[in-house]
Amino acid sequence: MGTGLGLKKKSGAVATKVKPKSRDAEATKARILAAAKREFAKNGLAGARVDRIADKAKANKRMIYHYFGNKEKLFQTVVEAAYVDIRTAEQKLDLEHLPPRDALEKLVRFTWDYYLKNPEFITLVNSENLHRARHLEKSEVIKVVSRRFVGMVGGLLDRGVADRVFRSDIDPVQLNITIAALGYYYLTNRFTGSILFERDFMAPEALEERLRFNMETIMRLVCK
Amino acid sequence: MGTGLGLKKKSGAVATKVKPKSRDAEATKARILAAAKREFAKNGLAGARVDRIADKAKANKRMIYHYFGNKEKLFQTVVEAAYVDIRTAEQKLDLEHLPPRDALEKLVRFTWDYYLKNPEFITLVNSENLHRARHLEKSEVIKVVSRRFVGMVGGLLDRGVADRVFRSDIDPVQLNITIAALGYYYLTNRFTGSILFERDFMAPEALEERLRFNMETIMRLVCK
Amino acid sequence: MGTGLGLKKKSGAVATKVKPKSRDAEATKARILAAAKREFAKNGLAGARVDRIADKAKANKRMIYHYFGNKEKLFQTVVEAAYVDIRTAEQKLDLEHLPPRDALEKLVRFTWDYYLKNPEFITLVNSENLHRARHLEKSEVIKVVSRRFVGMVGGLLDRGVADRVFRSDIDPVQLNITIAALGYYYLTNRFTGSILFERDFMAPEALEERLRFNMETIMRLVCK
Amino acid sequence: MGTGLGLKKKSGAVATKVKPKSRDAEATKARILAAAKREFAKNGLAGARVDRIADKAKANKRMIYHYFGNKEKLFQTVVEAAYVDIRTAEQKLDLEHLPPRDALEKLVRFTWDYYLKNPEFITLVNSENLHRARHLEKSEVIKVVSRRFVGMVGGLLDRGVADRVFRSDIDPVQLNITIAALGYYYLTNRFTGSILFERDFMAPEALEERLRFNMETIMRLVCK
DNA sequence: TATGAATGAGTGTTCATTCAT
DNA sequence: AATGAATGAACACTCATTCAT
Repeated sequence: MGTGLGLKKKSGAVATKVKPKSRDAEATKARILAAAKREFAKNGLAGARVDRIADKAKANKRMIYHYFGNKEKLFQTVVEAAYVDIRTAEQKLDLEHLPPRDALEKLVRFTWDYYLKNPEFITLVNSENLHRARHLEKSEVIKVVSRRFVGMVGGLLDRGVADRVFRSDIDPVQLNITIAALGYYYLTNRFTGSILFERDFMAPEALEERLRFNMETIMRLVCK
Repeated sequence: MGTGLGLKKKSGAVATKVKPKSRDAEATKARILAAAKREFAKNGLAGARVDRIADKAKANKRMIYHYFGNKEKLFQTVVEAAYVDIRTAEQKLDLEHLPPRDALEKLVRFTWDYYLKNPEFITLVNSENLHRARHLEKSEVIKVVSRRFVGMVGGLLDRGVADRVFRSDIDPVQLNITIAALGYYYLTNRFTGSILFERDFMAPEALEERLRFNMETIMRLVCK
Repeated sequence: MGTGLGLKKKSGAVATKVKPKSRDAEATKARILAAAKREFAKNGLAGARVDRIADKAKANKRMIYHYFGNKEKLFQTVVEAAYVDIRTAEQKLDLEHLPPRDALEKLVRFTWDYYLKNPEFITLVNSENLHRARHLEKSEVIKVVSRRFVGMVGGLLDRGVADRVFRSDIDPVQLNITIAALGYYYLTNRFTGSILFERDFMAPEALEERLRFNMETIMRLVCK
Repeated sequence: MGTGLGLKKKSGAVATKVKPKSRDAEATKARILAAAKREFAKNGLAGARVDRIADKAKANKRMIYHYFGNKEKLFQTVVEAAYVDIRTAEQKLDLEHLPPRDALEKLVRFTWDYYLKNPEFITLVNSENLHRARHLEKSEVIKVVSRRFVGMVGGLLDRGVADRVFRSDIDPVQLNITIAALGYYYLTNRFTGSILFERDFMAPEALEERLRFNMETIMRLVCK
């Protein structure tokens, strides 16, 4: 079946040659995947509609079943891809070549920005947890990229400790969780939050303030 | 229609008099509400089934429509009640009579414990945010209890500042969000988290460690 | 779930009282069952359409699923009922009170007539065998009524042997099969037969002639 | 479009020359036909899947449409071929050169064996009758081979009558039907039969016993 | 107050068939 | 001759909701 994650390979080259357009399998798969991501993010697994995905993807509903098996497997592919995407982006931060404090700040800021620019990521993760990670369980790639990520933060912490700028007893996993939590919670609960706290969570100043607050929280936690 | 929130009133008295259990309207409403809470928490709004709620509540499906109008209004009642519940529990903490640091610690611990013992609360909030807080919007009670809550934390911060144990520039709303975020994120994402980080998020030691970590994060943030 | 076979019990009494008509569950079940029998007989399990069954039964499609679970279970109920019906009719022949030869003739004639008047029976049995009797397997009633039937023919043979009119070495099961086969084959294959042998298999004289032929075949086989 | 029946012609010769197997039109047609026979026999016309036929035939689905027009025409070809096959085999029995009794026994045995070794034949015939012989109707070949077959049995009967070993009033068509019926019914209904009569219809001894019983039935019917 | 019966509009999925190469 | 891509109509089945008592 394939994970549907490695879509980019040769279709690009071919496309530049003859432009197969509507009969390009890889392109169709990619369109379906993109549409599915939006639909699942917006409505959850149960609330998503296969018809709407097909419409948005400008594909035939039948193609979804041809390429992805069924709604649930499509969801699984989407979730897996979402995780691979964020982990890939994190790897590109190139934190190794920055001083530890700068690197940590960069990571906090990146995490915040990523959630902000990819709101589907958060809802997809929420959906997957509603389903007790039943789909992610089946993924093998996920463990590979996760280990690399934890290793990256672990290395960063080690360097900070060596440089005597970070505390020595910080668990990289707990730190990862905390960095994610501070941004994730604010953004995923921005709707109820705006009501409960009677302020617009998405106003530019509010966003800036929150990032500042998160940054301070992390720095006070990690730095000596 | 009623909010369904004031269930406790007199139904006890009436029940002891004559009415058989199966004809006790308040009891039926309460059973439906409890069943609905579980069902919505487990499956989300779209994934929840009215039939299952009726079954679990040992009530006739028709009763749901009679008492709550429709599925969505039932969801709204459930979400509203969930918020009222946590805010009510928080008020009982009686933080005013504790030294600021102790009060803050108590609040952090309480928040963590509450999420842990009421996992439906978290999923309900996630669901409500998936629906852009469309249901909570209509609630009036929610604003009242929220204000009281923010006021409580604000007062606590003020006392800490006056005692010179807390920093003076902490926004009570940001602090609230942060306290919630640290526990909420860990628990709502415990399924994907357990896979990504290859450890059991719900193991007793893991829970303890996380609470310790959260406590330290908050204390380092707030205390001088 | 129930077999749906014992439909007649109380609904009759109630019906004579108030005529609940369209809200009589038993009546609805019976209508669905009758419509399903026709549809399955005409088109087989795969070719049958749930929509058509609902239409013919003047029932809502949803009711089919409510009462019978799904298409396959409905088919199972239909097949089971078909067998119970023929076995019940056979019991009413009262062969015990006839001289053996007369009783045997009556059984041959009955079998022929039953197939002729209940053409759905044959196609249902064919369908069930196409599916390797997967549905009948689950039925318990079937074994009971079948044993009674074999016993009846066995008793008849015994009486004939005692009277010295029947051969003594006839296996009642083989005889049953043979009686059935002679009529069944002719009728189930009447369409291809009419083409292959270029005669109208269903013309009254053709039917009479075939019954005569079958009768003679059996009598020559069984009688001394 | 062609009947698809005359496959053997020259394809062998062509294949030995140059053409690779995967480009041998006749071979592809033959593979499709064989696969279709199995699929239709197993699942009936409605239950058969064009995809499965293509898979089994290791052919492209498109080829089925290219060579046979559509699913129904493919079915028609299969059914026609099945009849031609059995009639062809019967002609090879060479009954004319055997004494009438021996010839009749040989025919009974052959019929039984053919059904036993070609179980698809029976299910195909059942399917075709479910569809009221709609497909066979269109075939011309069928009538030719059928006439020859009836003539063969007629001739056999005549010889038996002339030899004074057979009764003189047997209709060859009725005899044909009866010979077929005795084996056909037992085998087509072997699944329900095994349940109803609580014995394994396909056990070697059971098969032998049935053949013996059938033989006796026919002989007692036909012989003086 | 309570309930079993009934319904219409979906909802995921399948299928035979055609298109483009 | 052969193939992978694509499609629309249909299909089994589900669901929230209303009716009748």
